[in-house]
Amino acid sequence: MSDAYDDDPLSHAAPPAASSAAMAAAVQRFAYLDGLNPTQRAAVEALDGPVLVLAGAGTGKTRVLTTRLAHLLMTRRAAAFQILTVTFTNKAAREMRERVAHLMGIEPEGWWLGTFHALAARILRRHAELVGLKSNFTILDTDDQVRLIKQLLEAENIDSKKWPARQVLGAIERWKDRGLTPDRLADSDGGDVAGGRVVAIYRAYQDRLRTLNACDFGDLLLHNLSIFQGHPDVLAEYHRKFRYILVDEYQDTNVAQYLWLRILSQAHKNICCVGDEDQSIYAWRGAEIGNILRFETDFPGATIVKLEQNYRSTGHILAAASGLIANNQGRLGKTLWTEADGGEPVKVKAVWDGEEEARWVGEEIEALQRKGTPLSQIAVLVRAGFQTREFEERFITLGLPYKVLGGPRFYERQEIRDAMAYFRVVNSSDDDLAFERIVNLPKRGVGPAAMQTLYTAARARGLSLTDAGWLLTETDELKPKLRATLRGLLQDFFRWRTLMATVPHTELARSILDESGYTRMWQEDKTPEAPGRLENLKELITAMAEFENLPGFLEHVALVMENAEAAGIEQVTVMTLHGAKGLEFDRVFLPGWEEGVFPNQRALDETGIAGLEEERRLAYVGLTRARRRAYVSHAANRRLYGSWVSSIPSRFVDELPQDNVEIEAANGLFAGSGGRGAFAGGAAGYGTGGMGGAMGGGFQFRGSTRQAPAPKTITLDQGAYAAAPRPRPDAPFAKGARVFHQKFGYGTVIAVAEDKLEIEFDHSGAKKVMDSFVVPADKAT
DNA sequence: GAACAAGGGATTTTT
DNA sequence: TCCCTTGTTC
Repeated sequence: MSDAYDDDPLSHAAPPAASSAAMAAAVQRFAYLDGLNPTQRAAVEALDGPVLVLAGAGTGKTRVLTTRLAHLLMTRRAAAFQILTVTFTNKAAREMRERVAHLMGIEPEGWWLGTFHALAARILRRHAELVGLKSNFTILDTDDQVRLIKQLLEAENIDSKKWPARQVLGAIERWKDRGLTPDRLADSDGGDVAGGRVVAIYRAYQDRLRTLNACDFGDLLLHNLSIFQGHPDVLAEYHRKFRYILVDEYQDTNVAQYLWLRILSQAHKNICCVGDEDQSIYAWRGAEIGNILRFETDFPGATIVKLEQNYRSTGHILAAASGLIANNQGRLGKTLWTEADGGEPVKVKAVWDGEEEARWVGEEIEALQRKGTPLSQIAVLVRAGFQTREFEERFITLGLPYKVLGGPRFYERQEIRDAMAYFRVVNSSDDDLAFERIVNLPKRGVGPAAMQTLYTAARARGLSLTDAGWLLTETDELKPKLRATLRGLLQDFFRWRTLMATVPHTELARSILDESGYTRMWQEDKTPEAPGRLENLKELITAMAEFENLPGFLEHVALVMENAEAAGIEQVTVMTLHGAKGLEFDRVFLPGWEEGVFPNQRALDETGIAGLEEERRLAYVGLTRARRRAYVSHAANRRLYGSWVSSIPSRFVDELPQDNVEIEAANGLFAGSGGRGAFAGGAAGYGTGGMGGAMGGGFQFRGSTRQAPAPKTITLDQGAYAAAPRPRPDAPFAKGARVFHQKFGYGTVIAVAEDKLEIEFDHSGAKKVMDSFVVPADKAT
């Protein structure tokens, strides 16, 4: 075969279609097509030209993708190495690999299946010199990026308080997402970020990356683009090679990724993108929902297939989710339907505060558990990470097994990054960022002053820190003792580097960590975390064994960075809505549906309508995770950043069609649907200015302009109110004191029993109330 | 260079 | 409220 990549080490395998008898049989019958519904089948069989598969939640998207891949191979339209298959996550790539292998009975070898970044890295390694890099370039992690930006900000004398490195980096990354390299920007495009000098910082950042022989994630794509654009011969090779392109989660692509796909698909135009505009939830990370909305314009003559039959959820769940998402404008529009029963309506629960919410969720889960629902089929999906805490606390109290997904990942841990930095310096002596991370770790006496000397020497001569270090061991710029330390360290690195060729990499890694004193540093550390860190280091070495060599491992870590999943354990899953995309559970709890929390106030402030629509899509994603029932809850009061805030139910609660919800309000509380507001009228009780919050140690509500329905009498033993907010007035109320209650207004204390008061309210008579629910009358607003 | 105080900020995070 | 970064002091 005269394929451009016959030399591709991964392409040597004979085209798989020739090699298996099982497959030959499958080709004859195309048995794998049998179980598809007509639209799925259409999506699979539309092999030529641009195709957009709009795959609603739970409509068998992955099945279509994998079957389509198998079909391409089985019909011999293309060999595995002629198909480019792009996913966003490594997990998705792995799943697809496994499922196709399963369908076909063998693992197709040599195919290009992976994440955008992994594939782009693979291409870039081959042509690195075309963009001024060496093929062993380093891929920076976020830590490195931030440190680098920080240095540049300091060099430019930009106040890092006013312009945090993270924010500056964010601006640069958004540009990269949009394919904007510094030469395409005017200085004024940066607005006032970093004192109006972001573009200069961006330019300096790119320069630094090149001298460091490094690139960040965005660069992987951008360098690909500039190679394709600047070297038609190279592009032509890939055009010849990739006859078919498949893309998963197309709604999440950014502009750079779109350009990359467009340029690669130019020749054959056989590009099939699968996605769902209603599940686009990463605009804040540069995803461009416009890519999917504009597909027909971008790829003229495109076939559009809509997958609308849902195999996951009940009718009520689908109707609720559909009703909600119908409020969005920016849609292509799909109507999900199901053959399944209506099932149970979405339960909407109004509670007093966050604590009660957690308690309620706990009770519901225990009830489900008693009825035989496995805990692994239950999830609590929150908008933001901090919301997991109250559930954790509650579940611990109940002894309910749970796991919080999405914490810090293995490869993001400090000790792992340190160890990786050692390996990186060994792998590439140009890697200054890694070098500076560990040069003084463990403490070697190479402090800021010594580093300054090193930087100066390096910059003056255009050398890496390693080379500059060697130079300084020859001069007397450093004190003799330091000079010896530095020489020793550099010699170690040199030695390790030499050993790379001969010693197995796991063994080498162990020696590096031991001989550098890094292991000892943690052994001598007395903090409680130290043993765990040592464990992690061991695990790191174990993980390395699966790779051929050190560079291979480094690449994996840079691109994959993922946690192994603890599978099959009977526990409730607690995670963010973002983390839940692509997953499904029988029962899904969606707490915190309050204005300000969800939709998140900041999203609204920063991106207005677009932000609101993305929040709504997030709600849609949440609901459609549920197979059998979804449970939405909102609290009237929530403790946010230490102060109490009263809030009104999320507009999303109101947007759920009444026919598909079942409202359950705690006594005296007002549930969202069918009317607005629990306590506060009008003003959203969160975020932007003007918040009352806690006052005088008591519990402060905002005045309400609209009355909630007539409250039922509240008695002390009523469950709904046992969730009394914690902060208590400093001094107990005395008999005769004038007080104000959020709902009952002004009144006079007529009896006191510890924290329980009996109050004669001016307008609503005598009631028993917890003292934390009232404030002194003169403190009321 | 370590230990501590003070201040500011606090969504979401596939790679 | 709480955590992380920064600055101060010995």
